[in-house]
Amino acid sequence: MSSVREIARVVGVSPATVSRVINSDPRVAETVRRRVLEAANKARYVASVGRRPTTNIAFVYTSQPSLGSTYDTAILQGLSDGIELMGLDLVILNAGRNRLDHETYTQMFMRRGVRGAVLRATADSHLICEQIASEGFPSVVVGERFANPRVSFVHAESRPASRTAAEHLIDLGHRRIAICVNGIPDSDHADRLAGFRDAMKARDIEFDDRYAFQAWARRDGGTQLIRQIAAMSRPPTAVFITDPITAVGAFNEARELGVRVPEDLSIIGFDDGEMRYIVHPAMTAVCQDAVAIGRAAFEVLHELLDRKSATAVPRKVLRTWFEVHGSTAPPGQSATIKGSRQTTGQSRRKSTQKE
Amino acid sequence: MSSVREIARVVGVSPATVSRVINSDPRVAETVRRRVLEAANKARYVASVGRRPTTNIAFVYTSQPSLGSTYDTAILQGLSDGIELMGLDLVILNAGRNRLDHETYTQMFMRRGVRGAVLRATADSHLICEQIASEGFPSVVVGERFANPRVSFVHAESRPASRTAAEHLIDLGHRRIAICVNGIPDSDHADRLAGFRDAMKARDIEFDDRYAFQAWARRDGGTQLIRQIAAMSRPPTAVFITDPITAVGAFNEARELGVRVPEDLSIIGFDDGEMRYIVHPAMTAVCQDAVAIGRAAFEVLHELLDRKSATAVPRKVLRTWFEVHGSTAPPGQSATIKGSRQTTGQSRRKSTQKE
DNA sequence: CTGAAAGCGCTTACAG
DNA sequence: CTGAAAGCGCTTACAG
Repeated sequence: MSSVREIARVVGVSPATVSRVINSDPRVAETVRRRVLEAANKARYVASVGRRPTTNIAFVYTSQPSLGSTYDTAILQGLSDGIELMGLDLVILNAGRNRLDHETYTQMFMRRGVRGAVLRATADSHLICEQIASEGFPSVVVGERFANPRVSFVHAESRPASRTAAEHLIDLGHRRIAICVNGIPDSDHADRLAGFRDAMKARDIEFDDRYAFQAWARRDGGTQLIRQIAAMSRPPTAVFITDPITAVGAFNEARELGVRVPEDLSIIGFDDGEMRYIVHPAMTAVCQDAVAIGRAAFEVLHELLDRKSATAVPRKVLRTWFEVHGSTAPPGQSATIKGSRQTTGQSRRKSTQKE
Repeated sequence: MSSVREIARVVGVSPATVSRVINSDPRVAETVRRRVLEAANKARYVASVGRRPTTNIAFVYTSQPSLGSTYDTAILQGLSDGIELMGLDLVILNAGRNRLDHETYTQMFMRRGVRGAVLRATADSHLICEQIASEGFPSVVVGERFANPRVSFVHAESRPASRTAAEHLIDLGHRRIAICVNGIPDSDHADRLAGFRDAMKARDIEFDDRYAFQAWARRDGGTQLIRQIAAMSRPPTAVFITDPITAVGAFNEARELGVRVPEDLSIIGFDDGEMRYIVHPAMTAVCQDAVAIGRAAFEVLHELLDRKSATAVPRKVLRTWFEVHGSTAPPGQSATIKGSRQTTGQSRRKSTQKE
């Protein structure tokens, strides 16, 4: 177990200076501070209560917190198992709100007795994640993947399954196919878009840019999407919606407007829990196991904490898969659906699987 | 800020003994241990890193964790705001898994630098909550209410709104009305049942015990419920389902069996987030604001931490309310619904509100 | 089972 | 901005 004294010795300063750095005391020269933090991270320093080291593992929001989302709660579930098994504690932090001015992320973590962090990222927090990784603080990102070789992450590869999903629509006879990705861009959604384009290209279908939509990852994002689609003169006959709650919102609004799913509009959603079973008809979807992502994130972090010096950056790639349920069917005959409020028949396509 | 030394002085033992107690060292006499812990709680002792006190607030599962539920994630959201504002940290703990043998709950918390705890309770963890309260550790319960005057809790009163809900069904003309409560009994569900019975009694409707159901707070709990109802020779024309996810499961299975909602079966659900908008038709429901419960829980805990000695036990009662949406209507004519798979018409009742 | 003493780990005036 | 020194808070052999 490394101590302030040991780090002081390594860096060639006094223990007092190391302590000041860890406690974000501003009266330390920039260069000294950097060297101390680097040494502290290298030695996997953790503060002690008396002679007992602190044991916090943090789940960290690097941008807007989204604690209520199915993805985030599943990640927490996945994390907590391993954390408890190792006798560690799970702390939830908000990097934006908890960091003091002129404080590095490492300082923010060390002040709180945090040993390692699982970073919940979105596209607009790439820099923060890279910053934390470059400081050398033990961390692993979920929700984004990185080209930067210093950043450790867990990623669910959704491009191939998204391609399969789009091909499923093409095979059903659809040609006017829309895609709707998240309003906040991130690499996961970019992958799903890429898989979609792969399919279109492979099957030689020209993609009409008017069929590319963006929506917020909220119910009303789906509402807006369906309203836009319903207002089109040549609406798509199918849409791939790359977020669970947006897809659910789209289901609701389709009903509201009398757009039948799947007869008037086939919908492929994305699911990381069991949202696909909550809507009716059950949702054909690209699926990932978010609990497994959380579990993998802890494994990666644990590996990082175990080794004394940073050698190779551990990463883990999980798979996503495509499930056909009742929300996709061959394109129907209805030429215009705008404003029409026909009887919603029970003529739903059979689900191919249940549970 | 109280220290081991100070507590030692108060109790009349050495600091070493206090330290042993806090670290769950078994070599301390039972009576001494009790006195030390009592004094430590009274003094609101928290461990320090050097001269800095630790700052953890714990969200504690006292029985089965249910991190994924809408209720729990909303509570966490509500808690985290206040916690961050006060510069504290939110830790998630599992009382069952983290406690060592022969350790009191206070010891478990103090070992981890926890200042106060929000206890997530169910009916079968009443004793644990009362135990923690009787130890004098700063705690507030959510999810249950208590007769025990030592226990502090935040409670959403659902009896009156549940009565209103049942009266709504009676006013629509329903007489064969069922209720389905949680498989794990708790005081919230008991209240909803009581409110239901209040209405039946006030309107002089005899309640048929065959219309009293229990189900797990999972989708398939709702599935089982609807199957049982569909198999009855004289099925109810309406059901009040006191849990969000069970209600959603019931919606799904009703579709699956061709039981039309609300024509064949009116459903009143319970909602603590926005589940009622995700199903179709939108769900008439008794509603509570679970985020507000989390916020209130932190306020109560903060009050407990602030005062040096335990005087009156702070409690807070929030309201629930009843919202009419599309899943309730006058009873239909269909005599038997078993196995029938009729066209599901668009004839849904208008929602009275949206958002 | 307990305390006196040693001592670790960290922080903080104080001095420069 | 930094260190030497004082000292707080806690823990842990050691002795009984």
